[in-house]
Amino acid sequence: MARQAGSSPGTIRGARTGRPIMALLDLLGRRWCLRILWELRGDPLTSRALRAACDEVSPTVLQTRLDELREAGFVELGEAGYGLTPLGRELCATFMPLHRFAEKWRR
Amino acid sequence: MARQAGSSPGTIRGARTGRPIMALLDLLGRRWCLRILWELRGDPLTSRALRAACDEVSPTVLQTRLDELREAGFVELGEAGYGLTPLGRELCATFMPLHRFAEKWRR
DNA sequence: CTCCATTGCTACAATTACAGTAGCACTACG
DNA sequence: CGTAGTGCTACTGTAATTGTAGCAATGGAG
Repeated sequence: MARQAGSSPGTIRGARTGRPIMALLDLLGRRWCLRILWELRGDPLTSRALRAACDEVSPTVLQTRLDELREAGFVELGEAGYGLTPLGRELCATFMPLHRFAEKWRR
Repeated sequence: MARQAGSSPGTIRGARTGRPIMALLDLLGRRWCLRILWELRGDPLTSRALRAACDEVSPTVLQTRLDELREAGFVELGEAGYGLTPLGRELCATFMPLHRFAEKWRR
């Protein structure tokens, strides 16, 4: 395991404005991105386990998101598989209140 | 101003799992959704002002997202334009720490 | 009333992202 | 060697997003 990190896949839309929050909202607003971060909140997962956790996402998008998240410094690939970096863990902690909110929401 | 609310635009992907957090992550993970909520964090905006704030999004997607967010109960259309419901305001408060995080991140 | 500006919203064609399947290259192990 | 597991990519069809133009309704001058 543990290959090299991928190179820039796509341009972040809000990046040109110079406001980091816009770039972050754009990155997090891509499909399966939040879900991937959510599933990685615990122990590291292999790419296939991660794919299974994400309801069998297409590996195409999974790899794209993982490349983006790795480039952003939120995710890293270690011996045990994909896991959150300290920065990514800090970001993920931001979304934890979302769990309680979702239960309250219920739609 | 103040028309009727739109009817169900699209199916929430994670909804079938029965776990609200998945449905929420799916909804929030749609393009421009987080940004729209972010721009509405203050006073209500007209649809055109909101579009301008969102870097001139296509009105097609803007309307689609607004319909979804209204159906989810996060956004409402009043006399002053689009604004957050109490529930939406609570959700938006969850993302506020993201601002500080983004500044720290900076990529 | 007529003209004009603004609102929320929609139609349509072009483009892009995503979904789904299959499979490759590499590594480890028996 | 054969098998199984990993990360990752190619390919084609489908769905979503983009960008432009414009509509119907409302309200305020003139």
